[in-house]
Amino acid sequence: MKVVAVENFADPSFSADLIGWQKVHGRHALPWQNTTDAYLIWLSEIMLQQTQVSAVLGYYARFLERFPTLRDLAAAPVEDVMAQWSGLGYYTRARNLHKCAQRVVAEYDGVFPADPVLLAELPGIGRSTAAAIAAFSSGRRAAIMDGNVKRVFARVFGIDTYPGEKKTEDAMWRRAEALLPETGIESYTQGLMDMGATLCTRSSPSCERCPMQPRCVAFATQRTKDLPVRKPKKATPEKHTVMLAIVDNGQVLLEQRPPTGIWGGLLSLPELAGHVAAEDDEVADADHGALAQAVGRFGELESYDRLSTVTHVFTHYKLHIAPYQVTLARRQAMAAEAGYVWCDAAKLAEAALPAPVKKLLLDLVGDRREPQQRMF
DNA sequence: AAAGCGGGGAT
DNA sequence: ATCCCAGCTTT
Repeated sequence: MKVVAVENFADPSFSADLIGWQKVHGRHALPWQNTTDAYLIWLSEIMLQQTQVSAVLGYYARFLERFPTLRDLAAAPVEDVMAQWSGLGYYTRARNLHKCAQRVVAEYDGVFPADPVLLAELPGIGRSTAAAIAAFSSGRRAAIMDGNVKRVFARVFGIDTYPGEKKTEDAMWRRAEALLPETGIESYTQGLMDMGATLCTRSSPSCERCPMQPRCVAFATQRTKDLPVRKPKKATPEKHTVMLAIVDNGQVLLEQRPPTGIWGGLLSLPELAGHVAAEDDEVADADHGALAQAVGRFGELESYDRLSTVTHVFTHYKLHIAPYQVTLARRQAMAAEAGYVWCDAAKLAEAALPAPVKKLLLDLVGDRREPQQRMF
């Protein structure tokens, strides 16, 4: 006989404590509270997606002046809606808002459905927003799950897996369903939002005022700073290249880079094409033949010397540069428009070079500028 | 400058 | 059904 472990997320004291706190310390006078008008609630919930209360207040009032009812909104040209939204950001919200208004008029005779499942089928309304609208407008028991709730849950219950991971998020949804109160869904839902926004903030939460403190795993173990766990940063890819510092007669050969892409429009060193590099921060030695061939168009190879690898960190990857100092027996004449230029070593410091390349070259030839006057 | 964010769209 | 993005804010 197979025995399955059953998660037991239910805990009536959780909602009781939260509702008790909300009634005393929560927010009760926001413009979209103290109403069951789904239009007013829906509008606020859409505006509040990814946007703070303080930013929403002015827009909310002006929007309702221009579109007092759902039918006004549905009948308006979308340009008027966009104009009212202008400055709030995330403009697909406004387009969806308009679409949604038209669908509610067409499909529900202008009355939002009470069922969160039906609400979530409308444009711009997902599972969490649907639950909030249903709870506030119809008293329906439905769970919300936004960034605030995830943070509160992660801390109170000590959830130490990444909430962006599907397994973790699914478990949080199940927990949210299990914790719903039998009565008082409005205060409970508002309390969850208010706690996350005013107490259980991302940085420096106010644990001393928190009704969940006695049951909070993060507080007990002093991990509020570490929960919820941050997005695991993926290892930055590593790239390798061989650069040729061809030095001849006190000059270094520089190559004009293409206008777009990495180091767009800057000068840099010629690179050894098609060189596949070795592992990690080491670049395999370039073979003599490949070097001689690459250098051939600039002159006759006399000698070369492998310099130590330079690693440069970009936002999106690490670049390991294996530089070779190359000397020529004879310089080849080049067309001026070829995209190459011989630069006097003394002028390298002023050249439009990427920082790591400039440093590499200055280390190589020595900074030949006049020394700056020392202040001390 | 990197992470966070609800929903939508793509796969 | 699942992954990833667009667009903007916060840390």
